Amino acid sequence: MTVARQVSMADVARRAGVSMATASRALNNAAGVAEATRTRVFRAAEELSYVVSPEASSLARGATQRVAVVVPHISRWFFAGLLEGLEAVLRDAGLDLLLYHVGDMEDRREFFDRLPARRKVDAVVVLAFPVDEEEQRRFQLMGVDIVAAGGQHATYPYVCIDDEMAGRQAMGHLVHLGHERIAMIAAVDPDQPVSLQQGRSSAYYSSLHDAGLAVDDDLVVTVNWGGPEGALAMDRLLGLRRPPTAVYAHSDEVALGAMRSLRRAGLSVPGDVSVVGIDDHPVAELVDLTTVRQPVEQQGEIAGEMVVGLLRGEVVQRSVTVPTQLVVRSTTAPPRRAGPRA
Amino acid sequence: MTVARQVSMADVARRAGVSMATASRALNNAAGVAEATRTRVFRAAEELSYVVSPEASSLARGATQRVAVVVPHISRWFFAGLLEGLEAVLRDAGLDLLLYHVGDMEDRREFFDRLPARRKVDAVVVLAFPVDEEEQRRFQLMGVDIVAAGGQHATYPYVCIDDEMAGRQAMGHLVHLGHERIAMIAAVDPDQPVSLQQGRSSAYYSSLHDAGLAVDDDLVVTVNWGGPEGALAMDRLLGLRRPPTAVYAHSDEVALGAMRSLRRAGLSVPGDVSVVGIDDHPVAELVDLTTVRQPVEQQGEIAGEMVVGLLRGEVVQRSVTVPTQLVVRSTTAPPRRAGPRA
DNA sequence: ATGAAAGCGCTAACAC
DNA sequence: GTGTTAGCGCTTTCAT
Repeated sequence: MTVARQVSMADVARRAGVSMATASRALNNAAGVAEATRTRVFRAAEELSYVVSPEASSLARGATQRVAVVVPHISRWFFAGLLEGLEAVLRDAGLDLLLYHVGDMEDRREFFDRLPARRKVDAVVVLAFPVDEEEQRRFQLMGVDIVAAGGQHATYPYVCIDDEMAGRQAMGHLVHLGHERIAMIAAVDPDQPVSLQQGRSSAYYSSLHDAGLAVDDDLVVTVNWGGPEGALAMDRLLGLRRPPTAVYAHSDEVALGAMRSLRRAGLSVPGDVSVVGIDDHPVAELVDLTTVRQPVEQQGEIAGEMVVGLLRGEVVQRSVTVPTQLVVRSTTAPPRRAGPRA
Repeated sequence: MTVARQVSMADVARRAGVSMATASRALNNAAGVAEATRTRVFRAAEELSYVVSPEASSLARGATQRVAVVVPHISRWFFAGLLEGLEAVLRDAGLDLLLYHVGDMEDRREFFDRLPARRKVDAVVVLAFPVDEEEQRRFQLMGVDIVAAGGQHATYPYVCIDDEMAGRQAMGHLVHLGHERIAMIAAVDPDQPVSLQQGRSSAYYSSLHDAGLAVDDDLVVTVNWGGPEGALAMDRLLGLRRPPTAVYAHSDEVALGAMRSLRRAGLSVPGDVSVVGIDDHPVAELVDLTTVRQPVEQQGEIAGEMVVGLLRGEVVQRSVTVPTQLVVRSTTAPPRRAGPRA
């Protein structure tokens, strides 16, 4: 077995008996090539298993046909889902996807400092993290299109859900069941600005307000994102003199952690306390968790379409918000002592 | 705000008062440049915020500094974890990562058909899927280095766990607890060849054999990979005249599904039946699932190191197997009617 | 130690 | 419809 020699377009042109220019035009399906010629060129290319050199092509053309994707977490379900949707549409559009993981603040500083994607891509999509002003200035240096997914953005086109709405769907469900002592476990990502969970938080307060329920500060605990952290938060809530009858968690992972604490404390869900999350993580279905579903892959796809549109020079929507939906399963029920309100 | 003009090496050379050749040598830290000159060039580059054009550089040099990663699933925890580990070491080595999702067989055919990575990368790493002979031939054509992660491979260097060993750790635990009617829920990935779960399956039979336990074909059910499928399998097992007292699931996700069926059937875990999985998926910790841990990110990292080594022309290990470890939590206990053996 | 010049493989004017 | 000819921005002999 031996490695095939790199076949160049010159070889193809020669074999097809045309000039390189014609070969190039034919291969690129450009106008102005006789059908017969085109066929001949394609056959020649086929026979030689010719593949363009993307480097040479990019160099000559000035576009890379690549897009960078910047993510704060790769293996967290939400981000992986966005990535999956994004990859699919980029691939269909013939664009390659360069992955950059920017985990903690240091990674992040370095990324914007060195701008490793510079000159390597035609566009970049940032997944679910806010880009501050200074960082925007750096991006500017790259001179490429930018789109954001999984969160709102003031400067770039973006796709996201309405977090406040999602939160209200979750809270509304709890309120509707008759709960009056509802706790919130708010989750923040230690390496990202706080803004992310703002919508989900304010939904708590506005829902309570709308229902005429008082806010009890003891009932809201803020932790870092993650299941184990959710468990810790629940432990704290369980230590209260008057524990909640329901808890609204900012995410399913957090909710799952809370459920573990409940289970370990010998409490039943939803008998003793109801739990609702947000996301509809695949696991939610397996633990029968009531939650609010957000379409994750779809958000990735839409972001992908935005990128593709931008690169084609089209005008794209400045933002699209995809709908969320309450999914009632078995972790929520009316509180013990009070029936559902009238 | 305006986009910076693309600065070329010619600009740098001019500003430093040297020829392009020297500028190139200096910037690449090549030998044969006076220290003073080098400094001058670097400063010029700095002042102009010069960044090489990777296209031009690759074209001239013949290497892309990019590696392709081919994955069958992006958002499944295992793959995302591998990806995360891989990305980290590639990034440290200054290599860019091109992501290709090859989901079903059709994607796959198309991938190998079009060989999108051809001429675009210096190496490719295939995550957890077997590459058949024809596909190997195509890879060969690309003339790039290849490494596999998350599964054994006959042809390429690879990193993986010992699936049989992992299975035996799980089964051994059940046997040790005194279980005699142990079921297995085997999971296959519909779009991947069967080989993947062979180790985990044969562990079942060999463990049973070693323990002097008889095989009851009714106790093994094979389903597609996934939580809901695991639930279905459990339903079937529950319908048996003599249901199992323990179940060994090929993965945590499947185990989780099984637990749902158990819960819905009003059975308690581990009171009525014990459940053990494999993987130590992050969720396992949250549901207190007993399982066998495999280091996922680490496998990705090792694969990354293999790639880097290969590209440096070093000789790399043909394979590395990372250890797995039983993690006992709360879904396993001795069977009801029999105490732990002697 | 440095410079001149020839490519790397392709695309895009511009002629014909 | 097809061919000629410049580059695209860099690396690398080969001279000097």
